[in-house]
Amino acid sequence: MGITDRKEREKQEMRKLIIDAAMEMFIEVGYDKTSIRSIADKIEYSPATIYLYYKDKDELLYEVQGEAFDRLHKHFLKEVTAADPLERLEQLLAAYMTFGLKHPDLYDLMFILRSPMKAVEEEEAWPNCDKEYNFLIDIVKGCIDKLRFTDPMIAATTIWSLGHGIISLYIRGRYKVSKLPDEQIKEMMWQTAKAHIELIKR
Amino acid sequence: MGITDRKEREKQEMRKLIIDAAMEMFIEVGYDKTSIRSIADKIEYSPATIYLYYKDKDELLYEVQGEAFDRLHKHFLKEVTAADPLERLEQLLAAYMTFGLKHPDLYDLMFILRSPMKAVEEEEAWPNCDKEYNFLIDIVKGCIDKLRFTDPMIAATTIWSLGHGIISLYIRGRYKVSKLPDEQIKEMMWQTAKAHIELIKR
DNA sequence: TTTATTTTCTAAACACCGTTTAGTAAATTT
DNA sequence: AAATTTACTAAACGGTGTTTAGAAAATAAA
Repeated sequence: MGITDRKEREKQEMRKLIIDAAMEMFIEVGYDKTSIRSIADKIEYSPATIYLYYKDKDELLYEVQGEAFDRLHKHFLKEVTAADPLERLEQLLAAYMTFGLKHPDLYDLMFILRSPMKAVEEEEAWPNCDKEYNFLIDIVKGCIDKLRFTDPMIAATTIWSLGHGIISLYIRGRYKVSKLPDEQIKEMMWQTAKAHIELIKR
Repeated sequence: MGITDRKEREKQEMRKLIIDAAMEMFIEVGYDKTSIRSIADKIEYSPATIYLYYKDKDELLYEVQGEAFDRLHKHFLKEVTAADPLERLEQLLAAYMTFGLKHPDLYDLMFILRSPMKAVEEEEAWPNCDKEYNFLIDIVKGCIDKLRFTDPMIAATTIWSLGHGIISLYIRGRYKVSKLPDEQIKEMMWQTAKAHIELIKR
């Protein structure tokens, strides 16, 4: 049945059209200004049409999150180039942080916002992030003998949590409490990350 | 002028009435269900009245955040009891985490949500958090010679960032990527915190 | 080719939200 | 007792996510 195939293809193309528009708006005008209505406007369809392809906004955002993770992964592949696992770990943390600083709205969607996670609220998994999580775990395993940890999972969790803590506190303006000017705050963040890396080396 | 005094007093009482209602709703039904309209309902005034006492929702939330920080401070004073600064640091991190796990919606307001920070967006300060930040800094300074850091500020930033990273990744469901059941995730979080404390000791 | 059926789309409405405006009622001053 | 200031709210504005009922287009059947 050729027609059924084409219809299925067209359906997928429409879904792609929607999330691409959403992604573009996310980067250009930010999360707050990205509404179902504004996405519909951009692709020149009515808001109701979007609901023929996505059950609700959460589901749509989950798919956009997936795209954002693809971008993060490309960023990792570009930035994490060393052969030595310990060096790779340093590069990974740095790449994680630069991504967050460069695309705060995508970072929000990936690691802070509640909405996109409602799609996996029932499950004990989160496939969107699998690749990047394994990327981290593999690197840590590769140099676990050079780290002051016995369990790779704990080691990975400290690094991720610290990186996320630094970026999210900055993005949400909480380092203001230090009363430092923005540029000194950024410097402190990098020093903190560096200090942690030095700390975990055996 | 006695009447002016009473009027001023009544104005402050009304402001208190509003933020107390907001705080209660925050804890009982969560942020999402706490609207200006629902707060107005609770205190049996019209929504418009709230705008006679607060310029907008952000300003109101900033005040509720202040109350939340008072609660955090009381929690600290109750939990951080040791005399030894290093022990105090451990207790502080643990207290920070237990507060976040016990009151995720207040934690949101204090450390994650954008809205309340709009009140201090222009400034390079954040008075609501001053007391708790100094609490941390003072403890770190008290044991800096026993830590593998030279700068107390960097030491403090690692601890805060790690604690925040752990709690916020958990609250927003991101540790799901590990595919562990909830109870094992919690165990991992505590082990991660403990590992970090061991790591920073000289 | 014409009719019937299925699929695709949207206008309009619903129920919420934060916020403003215009006007009423109460308290205070003259 | 009248004039003025203060405290309050009903109603509206423009926004949100989402649903419904019906039109238009594409496909299948006659």
